[in-house]
Amino acid sequence: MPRPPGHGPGFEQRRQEIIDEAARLFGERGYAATGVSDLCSAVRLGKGALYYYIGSKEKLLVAIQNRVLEPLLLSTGRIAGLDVSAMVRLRMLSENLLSVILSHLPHIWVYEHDYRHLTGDNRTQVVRQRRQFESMVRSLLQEAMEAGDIAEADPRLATLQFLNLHNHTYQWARASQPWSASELSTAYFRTLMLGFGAKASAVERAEATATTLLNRLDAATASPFAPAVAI
Amino acid sequence: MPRPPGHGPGFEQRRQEIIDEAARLFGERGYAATGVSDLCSAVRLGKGALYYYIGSKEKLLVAIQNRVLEPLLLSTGRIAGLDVSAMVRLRMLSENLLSVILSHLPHIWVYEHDYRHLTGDNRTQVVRQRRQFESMVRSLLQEAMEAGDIAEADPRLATLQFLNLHNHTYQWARASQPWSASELSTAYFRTLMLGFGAKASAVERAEATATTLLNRLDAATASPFAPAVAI
DNA sequence: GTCTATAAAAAGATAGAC
DNA sequence: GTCTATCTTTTTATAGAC
Repeated sequence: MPRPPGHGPGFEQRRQEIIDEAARLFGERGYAATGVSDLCSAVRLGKGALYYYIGSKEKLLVAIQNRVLEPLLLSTGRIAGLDVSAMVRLRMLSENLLSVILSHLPHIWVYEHDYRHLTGDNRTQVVRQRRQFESMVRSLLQEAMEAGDIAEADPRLATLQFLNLHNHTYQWARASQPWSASELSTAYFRTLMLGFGAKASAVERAEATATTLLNRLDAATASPFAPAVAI
Repeated sequence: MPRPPGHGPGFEQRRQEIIDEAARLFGERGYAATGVSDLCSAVRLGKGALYYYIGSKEKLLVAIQNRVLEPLLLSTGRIAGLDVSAMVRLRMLSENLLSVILSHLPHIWVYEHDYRHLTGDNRTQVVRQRRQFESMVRSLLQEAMEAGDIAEADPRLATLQFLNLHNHTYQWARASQPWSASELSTAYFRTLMLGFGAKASAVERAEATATTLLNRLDAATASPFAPAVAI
């Protein structure tokens, strides 16, 4: 997201710091209930200086959403395109999604609660990205059904269950938490696949393959997940 | 919730109408972003008249939460105390919860998003009620584990999965919807129980028993669910 | 880049007439 | 019970000095 010229070299970095601090505040008290003055105190800047960085309060909201949605769509798209079974890709997608959620809890909180405060194009675009993500999940579930790995059923309802289980995690997850993204993904994936009629042996095979692939990719520098995990 | 004396006979009814309209508005735009003036136009009252009914904006928020939480806790407690297997009670609890969610979407939206705007005692009490509900779910899951109906596992994580799956439904459910509470419950319950290692035959038996019991109770006038379903 | 001062609108809530 | 007018505070945002 390049900025118009006329800004110093430290501009973009300072701006990102402000966006993250805003996510923290908005996540805690809510977007509408958090004043620009609150943000000023938090980042130790006067109003003039703050507006120099953010433009407006709504642009800040857009920036918070994009900081999470763009990398998530990128990494999810890469996973969906891998040449492995749908089950394995679903397990990888699950862990990647949980990684993003757990590593950016405040942003996700804002994303889940305050996207309705976006107006016009800003809102349209976020809704479109949301749909894009959901349709990747649905396609994979449909593939798994066609492959016979899970039972044939309404793919829409299966998708909603997948999303419910993952996307509600932000409500109770904490920075200091007993479960890692990988552990949660193991549990969620197992519940969903067995619940959808997969054989226990198939679930375990997918789990093993996915874990191997994820470790291999984590080790590589240019990991497809790097943009998502280390935004 | 009896009111201090000095109010006319229509007071309580009008107040409830205002609370429901407030739930609709708060659910749509958010508690903090909805002005008392917005509510005035919606219910066609001046500020003076409105405050005569609501006392304050926060009392309104408390009323919205209680309108859903109190009947939910009541009906859930009754189900938890029934003399049938834990699996059957879980299936009944699931449908009852989904009934409340689907029949009071605006209230649930407010409950999920804005309970953080409650202060002091108001907040403490809502958090306590939330915990109370969760602990009933956890107890039933533990019972099902001890009965050998589902596999032994961390009951906390099982509870969180149960809650994720049900409680995120408000995010996409609409008044005009393809799935009823009963249909959603059938799907969710099946996914969770199979996912937790239950036998397909046991799930189907619990499903049949629970459905029979729910129908029988629906037919009765003094249904344990009446307070929750028809708040 | 950052500040202070200030504008202009809107917030929650109350007073007092009717 | 309901209204209008008003109080007080806070809101987002800008202007202009430094």
